Amino acid sequence: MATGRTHRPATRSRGIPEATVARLPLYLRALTALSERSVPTVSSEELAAAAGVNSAKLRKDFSYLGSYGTRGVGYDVEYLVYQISRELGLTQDWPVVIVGIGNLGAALANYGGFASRGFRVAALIDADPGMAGKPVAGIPVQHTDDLEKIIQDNGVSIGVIATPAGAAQQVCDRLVAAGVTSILNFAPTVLTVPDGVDVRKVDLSIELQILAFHEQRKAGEETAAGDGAHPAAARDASSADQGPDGDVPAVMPA
Amino acid sequence: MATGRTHRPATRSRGIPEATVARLPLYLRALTALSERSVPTVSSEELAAAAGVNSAKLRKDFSYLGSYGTRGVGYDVEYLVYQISRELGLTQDWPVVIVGIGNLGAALANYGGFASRGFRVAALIDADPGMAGKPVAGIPVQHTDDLEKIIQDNGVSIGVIATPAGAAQQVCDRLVAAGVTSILNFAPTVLTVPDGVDVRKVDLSIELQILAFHEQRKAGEETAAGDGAHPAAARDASSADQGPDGDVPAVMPA
DNA sequence: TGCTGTGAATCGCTTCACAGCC
DNA sequence: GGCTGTGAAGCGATTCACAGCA
Repeated sequence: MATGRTHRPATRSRGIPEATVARLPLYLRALTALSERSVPTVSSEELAAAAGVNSAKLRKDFSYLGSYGTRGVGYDVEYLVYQISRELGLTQDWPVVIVGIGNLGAALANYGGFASRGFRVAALIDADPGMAGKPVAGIPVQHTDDLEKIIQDNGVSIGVIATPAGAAQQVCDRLVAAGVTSILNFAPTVLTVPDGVDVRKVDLSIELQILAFHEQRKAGEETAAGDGAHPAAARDASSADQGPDGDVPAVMPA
Repeated sequence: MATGRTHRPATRSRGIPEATVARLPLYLRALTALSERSVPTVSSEELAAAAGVNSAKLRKDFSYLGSYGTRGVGYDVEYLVYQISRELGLTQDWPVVIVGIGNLGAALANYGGFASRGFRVAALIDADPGMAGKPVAGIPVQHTDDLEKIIQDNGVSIGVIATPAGAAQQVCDRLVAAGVTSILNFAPTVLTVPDGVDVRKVDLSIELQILAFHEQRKAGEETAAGDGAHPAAARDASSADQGPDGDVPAVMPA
């Protein structure tokens, strides 16, 4: 795509596999829950179940971080929480701006999962002058005109785009020009960014379409393989692959 | 996890690779945009750029669907839109329920990307009696008590969970018992479901944590490799791999 | 004995490179 | 000549299976 560049010659050195990085937040979440229940240690088997992956994968993942477990015993919960947090860079404070305060932007502003992980919503930005000053989640919305100043004054390096698709690229360009180097994009568009800027996207309609694909297939097999209609029974409780895990995540370091 | 089951022996037969399925919605989006601009044909190179992938991957993906292109020319836009829609099961109507009408649930209810792709929000469900009857996105919210009846009356097979983490598993169990076989989970929990039920998850805070990981690494390299601070320049416009394609996640503008 | 840590085998996806067709 | 379709090579991630240590 775009430039010919050998594509990712760097980022590989001395590194944790991208697939592993994508799972660390999952482990962290499970560990945090155990920590709150004051569980002191956990085995790879138990933790894997809580995180929804298999234990071999979990052990391999942890092996990239170092040897934090004790053979015959398991992992110390608190210690692991700390190590993973550090590895993910969550021991520091990350000021974040959210651009586009519609329904979704407001939902994100109100989302509790940020603060608890070191992310701080430094500002909310919207293009509608009518929104300016209105508080959302206790934070007054500011106008797009001040975007650059806001980014710089707050030392923001992570931006969240929750604007309509049409405005996304322009907002993205301004964020990047102002110094943002990581973008979480909720707008259904492919963003073009310079080297060195990471973009991750979240697109709900894509997830639904993937579900529809499998759903359709199920319906087909049902008629073909003559199986009863509604399951309802079959409590085999196999916590199936949860979403995009296996799916290679894909960020890109740039 | 859970049962030992050989883990997904099925789902594999006669199939399009999962990674390909996850990209089809991306191609569809790009093709729809071209269609709206009345572009009649497109080359793999052009379409790949619009979708944010490389052309070899795109051609390989399409090869799993069949041979829909013309050598020396490219792909017929309208025809491809149809073929991909059919493959994804979007030529039929998918009634969907959203459970948990907080900020996020409301944002999802208002999301326009559903209707345009064959998804129809059949009902909004919330546990708060105070919400009952209140219209959100023009649809009156119904109480959780009626969940089973709503699912059955509307023939719903896809459910979206946007409740707090604590309520998610219970809601999931009820959805599944009522006949739902595909679940899109926004709650930060691992859901356990019987065989035959698909779960995909979207967790915003996970995406942010992955960005933080790379952001932290950049900061480290900066000091180490003595590179200037803010980029701002370097317009190398390499539309890097956009997020969880192979992987995963998801959503919407608002 | 029990559970971690990890080489080796395997699997699936991506990329290459070019034959085949318009 | 140009662009698709695809075998084959390459590569990263997953899984296996067991050695190593508490």
